[in-house]
Amino acid sequence: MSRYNPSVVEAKWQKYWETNKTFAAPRLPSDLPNNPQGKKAYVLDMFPYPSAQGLHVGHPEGYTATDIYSRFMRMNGYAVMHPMGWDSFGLPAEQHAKKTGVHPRITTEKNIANFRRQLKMLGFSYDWDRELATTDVEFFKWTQRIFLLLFNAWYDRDQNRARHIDELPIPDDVKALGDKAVREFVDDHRLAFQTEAPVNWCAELGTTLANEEIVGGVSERGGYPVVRIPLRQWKLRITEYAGRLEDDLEELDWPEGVKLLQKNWIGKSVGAEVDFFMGSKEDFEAWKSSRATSGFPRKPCEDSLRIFTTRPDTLYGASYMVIAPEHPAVERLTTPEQKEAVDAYRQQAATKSELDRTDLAKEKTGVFTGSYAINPVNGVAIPIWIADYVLSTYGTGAIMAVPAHDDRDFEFARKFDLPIKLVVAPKPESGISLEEVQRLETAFTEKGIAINSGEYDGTPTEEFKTLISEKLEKAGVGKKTINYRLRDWLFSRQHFWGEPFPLLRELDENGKPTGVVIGLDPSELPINIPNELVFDAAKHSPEPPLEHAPDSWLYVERNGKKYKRETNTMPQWAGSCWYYLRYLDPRNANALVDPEVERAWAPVDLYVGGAEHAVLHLLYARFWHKVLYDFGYVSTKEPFHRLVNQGMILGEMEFTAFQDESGAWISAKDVNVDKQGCGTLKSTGAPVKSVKLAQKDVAKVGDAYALACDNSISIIGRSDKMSKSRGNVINPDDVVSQYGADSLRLYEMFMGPLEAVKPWNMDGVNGVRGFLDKVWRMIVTADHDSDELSDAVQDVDPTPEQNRVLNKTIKAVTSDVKSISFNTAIARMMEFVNFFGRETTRPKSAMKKFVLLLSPFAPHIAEELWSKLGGEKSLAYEPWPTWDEDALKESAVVIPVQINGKLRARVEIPADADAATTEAAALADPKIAAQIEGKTIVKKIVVPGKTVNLVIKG
RNA sequence: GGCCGAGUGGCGGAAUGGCAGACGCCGGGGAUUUAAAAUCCCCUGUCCAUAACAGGGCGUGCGGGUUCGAGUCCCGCCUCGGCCA
Repeated sequence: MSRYNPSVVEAKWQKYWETNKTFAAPRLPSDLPNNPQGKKAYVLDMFPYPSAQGLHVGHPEGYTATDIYSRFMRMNGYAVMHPMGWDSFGLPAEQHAKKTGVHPRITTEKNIANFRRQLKMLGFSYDWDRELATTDVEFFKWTQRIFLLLFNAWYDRDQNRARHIDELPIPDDVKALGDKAVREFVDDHRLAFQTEAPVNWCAELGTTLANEEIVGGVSERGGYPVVRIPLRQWKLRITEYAGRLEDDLEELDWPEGVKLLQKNWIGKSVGAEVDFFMGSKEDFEAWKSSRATSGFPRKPCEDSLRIFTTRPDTLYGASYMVIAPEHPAVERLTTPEQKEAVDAYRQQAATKSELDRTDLAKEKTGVFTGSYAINPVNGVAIPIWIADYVLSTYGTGAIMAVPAHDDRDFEFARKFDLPIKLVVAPKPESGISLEEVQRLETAFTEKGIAINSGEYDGTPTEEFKTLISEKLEKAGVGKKTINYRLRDWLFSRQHFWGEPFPLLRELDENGKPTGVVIGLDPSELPINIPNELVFDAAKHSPEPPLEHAPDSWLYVERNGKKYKRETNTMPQWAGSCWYYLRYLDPRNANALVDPEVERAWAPVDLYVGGAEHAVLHLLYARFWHKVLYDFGYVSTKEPFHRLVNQGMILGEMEFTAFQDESGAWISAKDVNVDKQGCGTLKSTGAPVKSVKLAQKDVAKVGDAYALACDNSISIIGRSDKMSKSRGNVINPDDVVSQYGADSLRLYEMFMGPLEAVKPWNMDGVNGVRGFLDKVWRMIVTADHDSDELSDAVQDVDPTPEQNRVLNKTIKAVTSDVKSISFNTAIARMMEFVNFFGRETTRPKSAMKKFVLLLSPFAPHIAEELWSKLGGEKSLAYEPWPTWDEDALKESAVVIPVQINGKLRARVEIPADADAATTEAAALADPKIAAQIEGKTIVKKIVVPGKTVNLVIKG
């Protein structure tokens, strides 16, 4: 087999690695031979959801990148942790179960087997002994354990860390109210707590939906109606960690864009909570004086309405108030005359998604409650409205409306003809005149100077905010508050294919929940999903499917009391929040991870995955990590030190032209194309036929594409996301069988920068396969029947030029791999092969070093060539080649000579020439001499070894 | 609407403020071959110019600016993509 045959070579080395456990990571980094100081690299991929479709070409992109880095680090003497596993809870398996009755575990395991086969086929250097799946009972036993930790924790804001719930101080006034009050107080402080939260219930689909699964008020799938209904749910108090989650971003080596995204998501805003008294003017003074002595209550009282504002400086401009339709005070506030209108409005609001409600462009809606509240700063009573542009989940679910200085309030006030009072004037230096603002054509939302604000007139916005917050606090009617856009994390799902909560709900003698919830003892874990569940597609209520679990699972008796298990399950995020820790110690039965092991390997040094996880997964995992940190389970503040997002791989470039019914060509600019790729004529709306064109039938005219035969007909040329419906999906199995795994790996890395979005091009795969063929021929004889080294490969010293090329390549590839610039590293190796392929003698030592450089990228062919060059075992732990800086030096360099910044000549000078020599050489060049003839040289810029620029005049 | 990112040949892309287009694909020409595949060699931004050699102009989305010198830095704009609203 003289020709390079990937199917033979790749199978051979995959088997070798597996049998020899070549890539098994040691328990501790220092267990690796010759690594006493315990140098380590934890290189992690975001683990995949094992879908029924199998791997797509986007998966191996990130996986190849981490594999190259892992192999590189191993060769540099580092102990490398490079594991893989499965994020295997997920809705598709559950839906499949409903349709077919097959238990999701069976489907899931089948899918995992297929993913594993595909990944092994690509030759990644994972330590497969550490493989795990979030659906493994032994894994989610620890997920449940971490939930218990959250359940049994509260956040101490003074110490700024989570503590055990037993250490929660109970205020005397709570104690005085008895056991039930104490219990409620405690439950109210747990990091995992129960609440009524709205879910998006779709009766037709028999399931609750995530916000992004709803488009325009109906389900994305099927277009069925969706209503928001309140349901008892579990939430995690991630908001307590908002400050730390924001602050600790600073120390991370993450793309700035991702950090910013997280920051915006956390959305810190500083403002104030203010109570507006809801009662008669006569009682207002009494209320005020009682507040002045009692202070600002921890929880809002019934006699007042608590709002949050980021602009307490505009309090004097509040002309009405708005509460969210779901606000608990709605019933209380609505007067009998308004009840009908309010009820109708609330019902209507329930069908709208948050997106529809908060969109600025949407027409504002609302209804008056009939009640008034009194502004604490000036005693003015203002009407309370209900409107869906206020969300119950942000702030206190109620606002004071200052239409003069807020866009949404302004629109609302205009629509319902509510007063607009100006209380901020633009600063003189802003360039905006007061008159302009007074015209009240739009809201003035910038900072400025207070007007119409009593004693505060003339105070700048920032100063005013501080002053008024302090004053409100002193008066017991308000408080400076930091609010976050981030909300507490809705942590329960109404699915059966998820981790059951390790909780029991106490029942009374009638079998009704008493409200008492207790956590299981860790020794009782894991709580498995019942095997004998009936999967029923028809579901008529949003209740969790586990409600229909067998009684033997559902009911528990303990100390003579009856309990029912919690039937919600955890979301898919749960397992991915901590899986990176379990890889370090995957079979530990006594701890989620051995502390010694954790200290030695943590944190993850390089984490690679899709940008779609830039916010949620990474934020949730950081949150759990910080909880674990507070309780001493992990030693680092942050889980993932360096993060890289790989860009999406799009389908092949496609050219689409359009024809009408008669077959006449229509310009693409006259056609509207919808998401599915169907076109209609812009003028008449008549459907048009789209035709795929070959590249040779296309011409580029200016920036656009057109028919080659008629340039006046524009066409569309673009790459789209790969999708089944477009039929442009590339299957890695096909690529591997046609070109080999090394070619697939190499191509995906050669396409462009890892982070970039790039279109697939099968010709490109063929191109890198050509490179590997060339590599093979550079080392192995071209003789068809022989398996020997090429005659050109000899045990000789390299010539100075060969040595220079070799060292240059080593240097470039090394620095490119470190900076994850794999595309240019491959280009440098191609140059090496182009050069050495032409050499009639190719020193064996140079060939060996080259094979080592290639090995992280194309490990199978590299191993094979290594053994042909005399290697006796895998090259995986061979030392990475080093370069000799002296060998890189060239005796002469060619530098450009410019006149007035334009390139006019090139001159050859000694590499170490000084400025004077360089200048002399430039001036001596005949072309330069001719150009400066009779002119004055005004200025000479000489950069030795780089360039000469002569500025001339006349 | 806000924020982030990106615009460089026919295509993917390369370029610490110093020779724009490395490397690869596509395309063209040649060698080899009975022929083809494979392989090897050469050309390949664009316009002007030339019998040819040589030569010259223009050129990194658009308009300005900084600089001896800008794809790269600054200001304004356009288009595309992503995220959020």
